[in-house]
Amino acid sequence: MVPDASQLADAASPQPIGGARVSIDDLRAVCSGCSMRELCMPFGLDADDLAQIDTLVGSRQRHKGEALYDTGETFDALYAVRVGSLKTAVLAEDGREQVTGYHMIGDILGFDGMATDRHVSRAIALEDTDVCVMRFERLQLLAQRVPALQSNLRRLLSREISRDQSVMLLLGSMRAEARVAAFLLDLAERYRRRGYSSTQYVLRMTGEEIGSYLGLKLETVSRLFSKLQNEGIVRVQGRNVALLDPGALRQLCAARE
Amino acid sequence: MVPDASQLADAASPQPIGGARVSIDDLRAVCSGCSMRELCMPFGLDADDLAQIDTLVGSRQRHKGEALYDTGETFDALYAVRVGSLKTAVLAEDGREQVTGYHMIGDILGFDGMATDRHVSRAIALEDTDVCVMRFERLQLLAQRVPALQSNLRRLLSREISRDQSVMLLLGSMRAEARVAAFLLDLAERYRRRGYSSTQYVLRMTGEEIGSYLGLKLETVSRLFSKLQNEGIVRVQGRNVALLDPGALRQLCAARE
DNA sequence: CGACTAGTTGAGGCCAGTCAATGTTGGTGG
DNA sequence: CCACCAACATTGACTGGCCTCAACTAGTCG
Repeated sequence: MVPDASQLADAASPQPIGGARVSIDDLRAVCSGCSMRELCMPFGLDADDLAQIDTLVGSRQRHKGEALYDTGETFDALYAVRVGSLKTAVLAEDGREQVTGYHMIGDILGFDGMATDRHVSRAIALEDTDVCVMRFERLQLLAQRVPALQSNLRRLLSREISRDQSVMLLLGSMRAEARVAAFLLDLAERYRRRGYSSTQYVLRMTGEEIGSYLGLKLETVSRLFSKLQNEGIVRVQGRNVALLDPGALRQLCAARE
Repeated sequence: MVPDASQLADAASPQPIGGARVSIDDLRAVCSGCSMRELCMPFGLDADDLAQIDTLVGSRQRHKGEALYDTGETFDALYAVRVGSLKTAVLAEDGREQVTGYHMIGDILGFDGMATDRHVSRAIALEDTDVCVMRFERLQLLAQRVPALQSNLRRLLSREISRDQSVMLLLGSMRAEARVAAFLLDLAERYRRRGYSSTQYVLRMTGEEIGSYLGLKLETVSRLFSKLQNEGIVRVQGRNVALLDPGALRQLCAARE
């Protein structure tokens, strides 16, 4: 698990960027050997395409609480989560933040900066986190030669849009309890797709962050967790969540709308 | 207003699609002569690029209340609003709809279908509306040869994402009055950018639709319009809105967050 | 151990939802 | 042109869900 520093001389390795810490992981950010590549680049890339992508993928690490990118910063790369998790958030004028997303292993983020070349949101590591860095300029050049990559990029962008629209549906028309239920089920489904348990996982966001994401106050989130626990639908111990009755959660999502 | 059917034989004209009505406008959907092209395709396209785009742009018309596309339908085109306006909405399981966007002249819509090849939202004409139809397959092929078009497409997708994130901020953290104020200012700004008055415009959505968009009930929207009117900040007569004191609206947006 | 952060729970208030009655507008056909 | 109808908007009274404020607990890290 610990790096062999001599490998840093490897000429094929992409440059570490900015002031980020460097480790052996920088040298292993190769999509062709990555177990998560089906998540990042799901469609139609053959081994040859992947080998080309390898040449442009770097790596970066962030400790808990550190920003991967911040509002207003120049957009120059997309990021894929390799280890850990992050939240994204936008800022109101008064500095308060609205959490807009939770990103786990295999998720790609950074798309928000493509329109204006500056990020309009920020991404903060929720735990110690490694990301693959794909310099956008190089990605763009490569995509011109690899149509499957081009098409994947578009799909990822569009997926982001449909995801945002579901959140709008949640924020605009669901009651607090339904929002919490939908949140728990969404996480379950995303863990399931990644091969983890869909009935037992660890929350990485604080109650306040979950509240911000769901348009609720932290006290409300806490109360609803307690309520769901009393009803035997979930078990919450600290940040460990167990979904005891996913069916009941699904009913809550639909109820009373 | 009624077409000269003989011109339908024009070989250069794109095929009308599906059961849409056909008119002379089908033959005039050429970007190179369109006053709105800076909105649709804002960056770096020269006359030659535009001429190529012309070859793939068709046209479609919808009467008030008709769907341009519906949830679940196959995604095969992007649309640019030439005349009129539309709302987009996603559906909850029970059939109720959450309005996710309001689209006016020069806006491009349809991006939500790119991820899965099926639309996850629907687009409904709010008045009699003409749109340019850009078949996605052909757009994609052309984009491979015209990097500026590729780049514009990405920017438009990304812009959609940042737009959705502002809506999430609005829904997640603003009070009802602030939501209404932000809504009115957003429309003002968008009309301004299109060369229309930013202090006087016509609302095309009903109170219920505005409420759905803002996560409020129609009664609440109505009450707040009345309140703003009593305070001398706006004047609302039917669907005609006049912003008498935009500064006060801006203050309301920021207040109490 | 003390300071700090995060979570839990209660009491009370207020904002927005709900229900209901009435007014207004716009389209249609006699 | 006007009568009619349906859709939309307005306003009031009341309710209730979520927020606010606050006190307390548990866990963490120097």
